[in-house]
Amino acid sequence: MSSKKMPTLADVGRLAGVSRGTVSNVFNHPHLVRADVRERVEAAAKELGYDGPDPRGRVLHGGKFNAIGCMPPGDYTIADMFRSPYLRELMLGISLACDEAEATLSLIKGSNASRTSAIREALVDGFILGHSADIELITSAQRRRLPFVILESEAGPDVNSIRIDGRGGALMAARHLAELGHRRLAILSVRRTAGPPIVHMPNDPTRSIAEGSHLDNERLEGFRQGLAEAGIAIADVPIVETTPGEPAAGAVLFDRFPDVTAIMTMSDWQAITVLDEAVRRGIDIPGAVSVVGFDGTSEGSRTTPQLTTVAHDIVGKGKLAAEMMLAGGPPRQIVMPVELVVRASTAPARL
Amino acid sequence: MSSKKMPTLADVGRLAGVSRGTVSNVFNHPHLVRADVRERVEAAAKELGYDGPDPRGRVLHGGKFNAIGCMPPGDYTIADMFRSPYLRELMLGISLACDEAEATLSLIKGSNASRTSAIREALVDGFILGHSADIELITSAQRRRLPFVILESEAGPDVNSIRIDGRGGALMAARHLAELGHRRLAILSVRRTAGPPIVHMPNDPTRSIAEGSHLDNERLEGFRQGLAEAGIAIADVPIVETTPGEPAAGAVLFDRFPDVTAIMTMSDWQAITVLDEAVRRGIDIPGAVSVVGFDGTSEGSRTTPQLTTVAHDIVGKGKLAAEMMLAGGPPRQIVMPVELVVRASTAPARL
DNA sequence: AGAAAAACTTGGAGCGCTCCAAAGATTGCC
DNA sequence: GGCAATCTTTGGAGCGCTCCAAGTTTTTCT
Repeated sequence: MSSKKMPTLADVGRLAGVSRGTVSNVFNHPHLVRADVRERVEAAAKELGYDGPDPRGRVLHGGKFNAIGCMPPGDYTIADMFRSPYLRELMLGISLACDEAEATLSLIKGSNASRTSAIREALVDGFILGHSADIELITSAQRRRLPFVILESEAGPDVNSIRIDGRGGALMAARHLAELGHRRLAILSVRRTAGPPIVHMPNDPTRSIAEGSHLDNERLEGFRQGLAEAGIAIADVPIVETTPGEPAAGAVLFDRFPDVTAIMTMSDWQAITVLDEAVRRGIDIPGAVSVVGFDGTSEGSRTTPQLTTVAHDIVGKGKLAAEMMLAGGPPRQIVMPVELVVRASTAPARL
Repeated sequence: MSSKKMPTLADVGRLAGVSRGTVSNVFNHPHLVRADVRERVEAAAKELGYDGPDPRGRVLHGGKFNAIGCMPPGDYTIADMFRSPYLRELMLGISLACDEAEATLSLIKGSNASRTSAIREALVDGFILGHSADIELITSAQRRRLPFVILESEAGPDVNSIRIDGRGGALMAARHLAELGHRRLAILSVRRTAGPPIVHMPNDPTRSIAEGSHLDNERLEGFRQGLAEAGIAIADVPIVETTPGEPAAGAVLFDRFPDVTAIMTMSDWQAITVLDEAVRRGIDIPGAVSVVGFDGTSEGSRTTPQLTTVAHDIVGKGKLAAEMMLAGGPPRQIVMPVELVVRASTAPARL
């Protein structure tokens, strides 16, 4: 653990009596160095404890980083990438592509203030950006001229993007519940800023719920349409917004709206929270209340009861995103299909 | 998307009529540039589409990467870090520390051939290395003079390391089952190389099971001792080795050793696999067979039946590892306690 | 043996940036 | 107004490496 400076290519060259260039070749293109010279250089390197070219120099020269960067969306943290069922599966997909390409996966979260500067400074060859419609972020990524892919966000035709048909999915969920006879519903939406749950009472003329991200608005629109088909005005439906992992979501819903018979959510994570709270209170799901998730995470298939949800291939989406980014090529916009998976958390409405 | 070269500090300086140094200051130490000059420089930067210093140059100069590297152990992939219940919680702990320190988390997996060269080339300020006793890897990390922490591995006093008391945990598991009256047991161990399950028959004089990593051997030793206390020779106990996620583990056990009444495993992941197979076959757990996991992942508390397991604070371990790495300081070796959490997957032995 | 061909080495020219000592400009004060 | 003190700006010196054109040595062939 001496704090002596690390030896450099030049030091090794000096000891072995060859030039920097030759030492560099020994490590990077050994075939074009004569065997005896190569051995001499390797011996010198070993003697100095030189273990190969410093990556900083290599990278400065203009090389690739061989890494792809991932920034969690909105207020999510890096920890959430291992904690949120959705992000976890998404990351699994991305990492499958990384494993194949033998690329490093860098999880980056700038200081809240400046995600743009985090993008500017990241040592990666490209980005996958979560649902963060933030135009500034996109601009920043474009400035660096690095390839990137935007997930679940409005993005122009000059940008790679992948999203699911959120409106269609929400529509299916609402129709499903309407067909089961539910008339008193609640929506559990996502609060995109930190803070406690926000409750939007029905028939509150001042309520403004369209402040979420594109992602959320699109789903709300699907719910609205599905409800409208059944003759229900979304203005009559209570909407609660909670941050994604918020454990109190279920409590707020059951406390404030005890006569609701069905809850539509924006994510499986939220739906599972509701299920947990129902168990705690002895509320029968789906006997008393039906719950629909969103995303189709594998967690949702392991709950009791198993979750009815609007599913899509999250792993496949992540993998595709990483592959698109790694492949380069002209920008593409992809919309992935969703599917209503009816399992055991929904049932005909009680009276 | 023009392919024109990116502008540099010097280009901006030229346009603004100031030196490189001043432009650098505008971006890094704005307080020591006069306001009007700063504005001129910022205008020039905007005009050229210069978005701040290229990280490569910065880093070459000797700066930090502000990133910590994590390499999955053995044959695990980056994808496993999002897939294995154990690794996932470990990574969660590590990422909590990264979020706090606003550091990037780089998941690195060199080509199988050369994890050492991946270490050599990683753009990080330090490493957390999983249970990979690989002395070569440690040497390689030491060569780079970067701080690092080794998890679950034999490591000398000059290296940071954190491990759990695996022997003690295995001992508790074995005693627990012995107290429940189990006499016909099987061990589900970990195969550290790719490939199908390996079955070690009881009383096979040629069998050699001590080829695993230190981690595995230590646990086996605990099992051995616990069994010995109950008068059972480990040589009489079948041992099956499977790769961590191998779904066939349960099938092999139930097919080959139908009269076993208890199964001790090396991880919750494996134990859950066994539970799944039992459901598939209609085998009653714990009525017919008791199963003990290892690790104490949160998955284990959500299975049906809930898993009895040797638990430790995985998240805390990861967080501590990252903090140790980030803090620097003299090397420490930490052994974390384990605890037998008795839940519903173990019961008195049937006759 | 001698010339041409092949194999191998060399060292200069950056890559883009930060630091720093020193030069230059400005301000404050009597 | 003059001088010291303070504030700004400058440009050289690397950081460690890779590429490449040019030079040198070795091999091959007649």
